[in-house]
Amino acid sequence: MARTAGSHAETTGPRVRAAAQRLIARHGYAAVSMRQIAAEVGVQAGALYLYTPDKQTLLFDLMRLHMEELLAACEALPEPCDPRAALAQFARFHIGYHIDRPEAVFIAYMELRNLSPENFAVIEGLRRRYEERLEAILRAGTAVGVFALPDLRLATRAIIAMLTGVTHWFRDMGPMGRDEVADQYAEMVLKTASAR
Amino acid sequence: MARTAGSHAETTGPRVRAAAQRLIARHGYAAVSMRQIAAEVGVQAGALYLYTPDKQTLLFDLMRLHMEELLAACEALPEPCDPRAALAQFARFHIGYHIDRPEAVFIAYMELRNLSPENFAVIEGLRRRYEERLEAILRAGTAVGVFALPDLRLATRAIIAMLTGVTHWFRDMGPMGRDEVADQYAEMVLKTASAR
DNA sequence: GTCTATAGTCTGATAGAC
DNA sequence: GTCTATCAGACTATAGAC
Repeated sequence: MARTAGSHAETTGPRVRAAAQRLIARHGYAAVSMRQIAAEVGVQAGALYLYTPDKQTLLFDLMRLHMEELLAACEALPEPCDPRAALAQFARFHIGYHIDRPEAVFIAYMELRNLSPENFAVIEGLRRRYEERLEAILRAGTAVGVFALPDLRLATRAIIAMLTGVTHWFRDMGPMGRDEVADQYAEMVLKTASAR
Repeated sequence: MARTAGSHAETTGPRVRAAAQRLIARHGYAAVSMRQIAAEVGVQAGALYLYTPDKQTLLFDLMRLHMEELLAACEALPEPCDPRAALAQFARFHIGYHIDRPEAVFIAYMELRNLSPENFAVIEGLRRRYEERLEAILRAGTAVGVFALPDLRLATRAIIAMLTGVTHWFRDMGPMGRDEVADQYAEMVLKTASAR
């Protein structure tokens, strides 16, 4: 992409976030300098401050945007009455969404401790809302005896952890396709929750 | 613990690693300075270099030590013939070991990207050996039809991810005891692997 | 074994020219 | 909107006194 002189207000902002996302996912927030981000975008360090008030806000915006989009996509799903169908759908959704956005996901799970307390509270609230979607499915299934889970909160966290782990290895495993991976995780999650 | 003058060769080394572990687990490797570690120990920054050649090696030693101890403890377990018993034992072991060492575990899983390539290869090899213990159990159970898992590698990773997730929340959940948590995870893992 | 002092480099962020 | 130049402070690591 050739660089041209003059104004880039509409394109540079997103390119700054894209570069920050790429670098932070690879090296971590604390290890990435504003100068590195600027170099990746192709501008000088000072120019970044036209698009973010500071480094902390840049990280926060990345995480907030990711969580809001995740939540919106999840809340837009149809809501099957059958708890097993709802759980399988959730698992497939989570796997697919996370496979497609490895960098955003990685940052959202790894950089929580680098958020200021106020920013952390916001992200944690969004995460809690997302987990509540799964917990509701598990609760409904347990109520009708299709699932058997003594502690819903523990089960929710365990299933989310299992599914999110896919981002750690998926890119490395060439032969296996998206759908095949999603199918296998969905099957395992169904077994995990089910009554014997 | 009162400080005394003179030699501390035998105690300061471990205290440096303990301080580094505490700080890195909380704030991340890149965000923690040698000065902070020194302050936590109660010495000047320069003195740290009597106990580690550099910051990178300090991180590497923490991770290597943790993985070697984990592996040794795992390999010292009895080996039940029944795959279900073996899997339940592995799950309980993993939960218990990780609950007791939240800082070391957190670092081992979060700071991989801050290792030099050579150090990364060593840690990755140790992790691979650990995962192989679980994979062998799943393989044995699948061979006799007790478990049903189309892809052993994927299942191994999924189960490890589910179990390791316990460190993210356990400390926050006062009322629930170690054994109760281990029981519930073991039960879920058994269901995850089992043939229907 | 620990200290002080310091080299040399990098950091986040700002000011002002264009 | 981007640049250059710069501030004040932090960083890792080393040298040499004690």
